[in-house]
Amino acid sequence: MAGKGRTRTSGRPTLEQVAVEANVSRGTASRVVNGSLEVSPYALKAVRDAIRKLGYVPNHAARSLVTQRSDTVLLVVSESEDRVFNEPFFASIVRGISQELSTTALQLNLVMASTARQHDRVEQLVRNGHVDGVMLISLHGDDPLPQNLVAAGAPVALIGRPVTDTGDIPYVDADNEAGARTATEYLYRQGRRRIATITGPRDMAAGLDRLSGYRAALRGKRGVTKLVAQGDFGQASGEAAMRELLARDPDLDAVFAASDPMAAGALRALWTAGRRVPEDVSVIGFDDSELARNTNPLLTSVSQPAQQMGRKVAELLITQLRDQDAQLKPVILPTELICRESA
Amino acid sequence: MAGKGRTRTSGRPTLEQVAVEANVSRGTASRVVNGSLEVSPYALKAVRDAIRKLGYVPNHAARSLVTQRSDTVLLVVSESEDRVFNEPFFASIVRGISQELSTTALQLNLVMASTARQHDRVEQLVRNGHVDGVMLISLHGDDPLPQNLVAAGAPVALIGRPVTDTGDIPYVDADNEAGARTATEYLYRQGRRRIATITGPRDMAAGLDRLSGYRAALRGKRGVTKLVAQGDFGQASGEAAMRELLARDPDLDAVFAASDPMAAGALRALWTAGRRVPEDVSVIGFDDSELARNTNPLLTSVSQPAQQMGRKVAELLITQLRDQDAQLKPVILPTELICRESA
DNA sequence: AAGGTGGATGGGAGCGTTCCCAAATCGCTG
DNA sequence: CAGCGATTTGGGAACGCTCCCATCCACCTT
Repeated sequence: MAGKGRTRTSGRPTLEQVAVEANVSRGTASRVVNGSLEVSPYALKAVRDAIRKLGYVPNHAARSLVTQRSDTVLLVVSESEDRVFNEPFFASIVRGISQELSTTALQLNLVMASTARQHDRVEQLVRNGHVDGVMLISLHGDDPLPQNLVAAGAPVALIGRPVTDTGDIPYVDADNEAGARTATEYLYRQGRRRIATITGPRDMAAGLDRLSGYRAALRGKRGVTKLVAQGDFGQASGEAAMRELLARDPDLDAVFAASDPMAAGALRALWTAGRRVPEDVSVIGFDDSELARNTNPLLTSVSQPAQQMGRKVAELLITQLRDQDAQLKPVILPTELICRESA
Repeated sequence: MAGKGRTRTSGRPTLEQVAVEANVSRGTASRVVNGSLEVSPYALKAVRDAIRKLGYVPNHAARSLVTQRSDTVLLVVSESEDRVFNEPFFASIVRGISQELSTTALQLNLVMASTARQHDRVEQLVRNGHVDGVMLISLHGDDPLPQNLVAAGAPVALIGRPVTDTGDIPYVDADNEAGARTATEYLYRQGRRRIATITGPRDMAAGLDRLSGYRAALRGKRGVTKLVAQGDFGQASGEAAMRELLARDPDLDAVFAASDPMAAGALRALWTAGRRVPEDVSVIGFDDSELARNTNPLLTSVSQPAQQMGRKVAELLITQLRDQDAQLKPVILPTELICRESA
């Protein structure tokens, strides 16, 4: 475990050296570094010059030892459900978080945690003060982790509305319901009257919300045939669901799929069944993923503002970090229907 | 910046308390924690019991203050080129890294760094000892960052062969050349004789290597018509390139595209031009991305072992961390041709 | 029985900060 | 010109750990 060549005197300048250079005391130098106001303009300048000259940067470990803060936040990815969080989504979320964090001195730590053992590790990280706050993405159903973390005293922010009630834990999510409603209404306004939907898993908020958006859009509309088939967000399930729908109603003329992969699967099943898209059947997906830009025909899809979601979740966390008992409300971001060729 | 309720006496047990509980000295307790052998079995047990009883966990900050190590490694994503690193790829890399890291006490820090300013920040992170080593993914052409980091004294490992020579910096990459060769040979063995390729950007190793793999496969083969069109890994460029190829040789019967999005673009252009895939024209992509599983027809593609690449790059870094001047060679991992419907 | 040997142990020093209290300095006011 | 409050400063203490050296003790050798 021990490195061999241990250098006690690392080349890095210390606050003490800055103080000497600036002809002030360590205390004053510290005050300048931390932006305290009670420093004379003269000392302020002297210290600043010394810092620049020496290239001083605070030692994180030393600071954290005394402040009991780590200035690090954690992003936990429960990978068990990563199939939901496709491609650009994950990367964009991370990008958004990074962006927001770069306005602060906070560092971003990343862990993948699917197993219970890994969840314990996360809890330890928090209890041991290795991280000041936690963001969680792609939570599994009724995962107790967020609650536990809160109990351990850490600020927590979620990406994606949790299915079970988590009390006061703030989260950000796209407006799944409105997105689904808009998509479905779009189909209706195109004159489609036999509109089916392929849903996501029943134990995920995104799946449920998109289904209720579909229902809301068609509620009270006369002369509309509704059809619901169950999927799991994956392409295979979309293809199967589409076949089933076609069997149940050969004349259906539109499908709203709760995910792009399922929409791609549906596209495939429709093609196999000899249906033309969008002439015979309109198809709309959800996520506006890379996939949507590569199907044939190109997929019309509901876009989620992933990067902004990343920024917001970081913001939620930072706010809590600054004010322990800030009361935060969930942030729901608007979606947008991106019209391409399939509807 | 200051938190309000500063608790000097955090509830967390210290090594001192463990020592008291175990009736030994702080030194002995430390030896046990760090796995030193010079501890009597009796003391060993006592300390271990005390640790368990108190739930002791070493304070990272304190340790790193004295050891001058941070026990943290950094993953830098130069997002400027993230279009190359699609979806499952990035996530799988991270997963692989996490996996490998979980066998050690190392933490994973993540930063997105595209701008020069962000690159400077990364350098600072290293110089200030915030991180012990760095992994870089999706490097831009002749980015000097890796060299600078090495100069700053940090172990570095790369994902993806850098275009310009970086001296002794180890990297992991998929065997792009062999993958392209295999794909092209597969087309040849199917009886195709007018085989085109759509290349990636000329300033990226992956693009160049895949092109030379294509060339190698066809070298010396009689009666084969070769056609090369330039792309940039993106779907639009693939579609355009395919149209161009079709114009240059209406009779071509196979295409190897250096990326899946370009293959998807090609598929689209072929469909528009009334060609059937794979009957008239065979198409093979590269990456075996999510996309390949969702096109119509399903895309035959060369798969990269992304997760294993993640593990390997972490391993390269860890080895260097343990032995400052370990001489490491690049790790080239095999690719695999995944046959689906398009060829 | 004295001396030697080596493994196990105790505890001081120091890592680079922040925090806090006491001291110094300054400028007014009466 | 003494006195006083406000502002600024200095430096000790502490954060929790690892490293290292001195000490101790048990056991062996001659």
